[in-house]
Amino acid sequence: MAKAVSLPSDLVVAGFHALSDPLRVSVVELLREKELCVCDLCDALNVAQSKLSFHLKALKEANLLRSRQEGRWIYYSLNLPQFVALEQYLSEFRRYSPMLPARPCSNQD
Amino acid sequence: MAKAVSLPSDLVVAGFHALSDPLRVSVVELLREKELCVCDLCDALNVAQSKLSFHLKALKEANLLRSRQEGRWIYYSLNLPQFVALEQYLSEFRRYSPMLPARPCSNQD
DNA sequence: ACAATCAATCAACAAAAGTTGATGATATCA
DNA sequence: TGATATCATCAACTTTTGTTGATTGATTGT
Repeated sequence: MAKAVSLPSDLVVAGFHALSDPLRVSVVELLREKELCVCDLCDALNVAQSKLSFHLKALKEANLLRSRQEGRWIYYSLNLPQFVALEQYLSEFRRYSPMLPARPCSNQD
Repeated sequence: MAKAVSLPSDLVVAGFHALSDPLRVSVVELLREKELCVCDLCDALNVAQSKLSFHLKALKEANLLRSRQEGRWIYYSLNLPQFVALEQYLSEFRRYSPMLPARPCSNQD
């Protein structure tokens, strides 16, 4: 039989790391609405371009962001399948673990 | 109208941070099966007790672990609701973002 | 009370991550 | 071609995180 516990890939760990910084989380929150170029993000977050570049790299290496070039702008957007991958990794804890999480029971009086 | 984007709580960011280290991930993988005391974890992971204590603290402060004392042992176990909280934070990216993740289409020829 | 076990904490150190300002690369426009 | 704008990269530095070995506190058994 197959092993029950799926070890997380490096990408999953890198994804959690990428989401462990408030500024990077702010970036993905902004990108939820629409894709943005680096200078848009700089303005919105009021941080230096070099600093942002550093954090965008972390997010991109974790496969959470995509980028495309248009003229001299580089637009960043969410790579949703990787968010789903992280979500699914977490969901397995619910599936196989003995304890169930507290659930709001709509049948309760 | 309510704001569409829910900013993650500090606990969520702390949770991602806690899961951003391979050793800490190994700990939660082990605890999926059953609760374990520190010395069990030390043996299983072959790391110094002091080192493990450091990482257990990070996981516990992120509310991902619970602990209870029994005699001179301290048993750690998963706090599943917090895993669910992280999962739900990630799931909102799917809900509100314009792009949908690639899905296997069963209607396709 | 004493010795032994388990685990948290501490201080000193090592390693990794983040910041800053400058430079370099590429694309656009005049 | 030359000037400008956007963004990545780099080196030097600061801050945070992780490691190690020792100590401390608490619990158990003798």
